[in-house]
Amino acid sequence: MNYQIELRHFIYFLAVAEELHYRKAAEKLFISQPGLSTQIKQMEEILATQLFVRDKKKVSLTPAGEFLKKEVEFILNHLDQTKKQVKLIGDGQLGEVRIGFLGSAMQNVVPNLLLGLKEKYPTVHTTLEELSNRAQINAILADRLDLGFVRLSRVPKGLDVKPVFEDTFSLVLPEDHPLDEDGFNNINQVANEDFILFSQDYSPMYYDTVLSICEDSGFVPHVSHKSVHAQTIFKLVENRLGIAIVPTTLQYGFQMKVKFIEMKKIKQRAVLSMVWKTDNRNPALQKCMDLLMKL
Amino acid sequence: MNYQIELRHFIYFLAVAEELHYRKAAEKLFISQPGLSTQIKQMEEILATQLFVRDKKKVSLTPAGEFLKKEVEFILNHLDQTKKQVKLIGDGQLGEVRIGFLGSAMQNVVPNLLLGLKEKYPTVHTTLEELSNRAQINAILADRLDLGFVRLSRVPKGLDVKPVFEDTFSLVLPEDHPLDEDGFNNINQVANEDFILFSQDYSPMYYDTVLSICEDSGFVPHVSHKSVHAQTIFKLVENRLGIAIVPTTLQYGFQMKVKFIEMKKIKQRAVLSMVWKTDNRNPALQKCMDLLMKL
DNA sequence: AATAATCAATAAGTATGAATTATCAAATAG
DNA sequence: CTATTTGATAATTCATACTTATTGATTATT
Repeated sequence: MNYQIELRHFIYFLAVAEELHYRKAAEKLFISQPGLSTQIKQMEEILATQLFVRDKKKVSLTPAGEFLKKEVEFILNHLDQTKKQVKLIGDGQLGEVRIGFLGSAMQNVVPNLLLGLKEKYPTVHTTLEELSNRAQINAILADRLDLGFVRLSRVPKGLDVKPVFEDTFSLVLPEDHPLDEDGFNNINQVANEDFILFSQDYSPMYYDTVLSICEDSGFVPHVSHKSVHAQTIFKLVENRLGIAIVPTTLQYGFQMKVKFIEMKKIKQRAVLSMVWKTDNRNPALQKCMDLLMKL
Repeated sequence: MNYQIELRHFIYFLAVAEELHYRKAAEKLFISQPGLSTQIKQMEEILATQLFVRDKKKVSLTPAGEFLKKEVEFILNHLDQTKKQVKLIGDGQLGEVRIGFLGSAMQNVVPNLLLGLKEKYPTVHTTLEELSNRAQINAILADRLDLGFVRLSRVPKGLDVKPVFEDTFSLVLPEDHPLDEDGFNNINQVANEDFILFSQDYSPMYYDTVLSICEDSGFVPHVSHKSVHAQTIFKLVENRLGIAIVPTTLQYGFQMKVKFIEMKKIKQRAVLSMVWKTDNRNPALQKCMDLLMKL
């Protein structure tokens, strides 16, 4: 009766919480269903809290179980990371920083950071992953990521943000569009065109900012297409399906038949920020941060 | 050989890391020294990293062990905290109740509930949303809402209802209307006026009740406008576009140039009920309900 | 309505491995 | 040189996580 919680319990719990089905979860874990049942039951006894509701043919999480699921995900990820770090330190390496970034950050900030890291701390390993704003936030909260590069104004509690790069916005037009850099004065010159923008839920801050740019010029843009890939947006512009407004640095790194008109006069800026968990325990992240402060 | 790390390992490791002495650590853990030795050794094998240096009569931590010690302290503390929180959530002491309400419930019942909750269970958070009857029912069925305040006589299967507040109806007239509180006797005095009512599909029960009030006085009202907002209704009355019949408590909380005549004699009442899903498992909702029963 | 299928829980037995005791080898102290 | 202390082995015991077999409850099928 006086058992202790073990990691095994957590792993089993997570499987059931994900599958919401004992037999399937047991299969995934390569154990028998009765064994899984008793372990989960034992876990509930240890915690003196019901974690699952076994209703008519349906298994679901209680609020306590819902909470525990998030925590267990965090703990198991953190543990995984710790194991790797211990191994690296044991092998004389310093550690690993797991970095996530938006596609539009790949042009300047991230490469510079990587070069700097490689030079100053050659034993710090990095893993890189291109992820959406939201995916980065979730990964950082779950301790699957140490550092993210996002375009967000607000982040959940427990995370820190710091702007690292400000970019102007540019108008993206088909190459044969009548408007050019000299002729351009105000964005209301293209108020009647169709607009192609990054999706709202891919980058809400970008979306709001673009709308506010148009609003300042006194019109509401007609948005004909939304995308999560810069490449797609450029392709659509190229094929005259609309025009776009994107951060200026996106003009580098793509081979596209479109022209960029940088709108230096407008006050809005595309702000790239780095995000990390306030209480991140990765010592290698510190090295990383020190470097970024000097960039 | 293919063992898994378990929390037991961490607890043992921490004891040795603190005592730097196997026998003493074993004593502290109430296990035998050989058992401890093998477990630590196994741990080192799993992590493929040496954690302790056993030198002539001295046990000390390797850098990797030093790092792991900090992490294990963190993990075990975090785990302790998590266990406590899970228990609290399971006991309904911590958590969130998602409440929906009709605009007309904001005057008395809902504020009282919130005050009571805040006082008795300060750790229970609430989210509030003003929604129509139907929207609340749908949200509760879809588990986006825990508790609703509606004016309905019947609700779908699987939901429970309980009346929480009974209100008289009031006649709403323009300020300069010839009829006043003293002169008022029966609603058929205004039988020939235009009526402005809440929409039927916004609150069918309200609509039916108002019609039955008129029926009891022997006339069928001519309904000139319907609205879903009390504010709109009052504005229309103010501009002499008709008169209205609404729950009496709606006279508080709005700044309007209209006069209310409370019809105490008529038997119909505007009944506000709370609705919730019968098998809602949110423990915080239970606390909420207990409180409402006493109100 | 009867049957089959599917689910999680229970019961009983097995086997893995964490614990024990007993012992050892190495190092230090007296 | 012994006596004592250290952590590591060896052999054994025992707790318990796991297995298979089964049940009871519910749903789907005919």
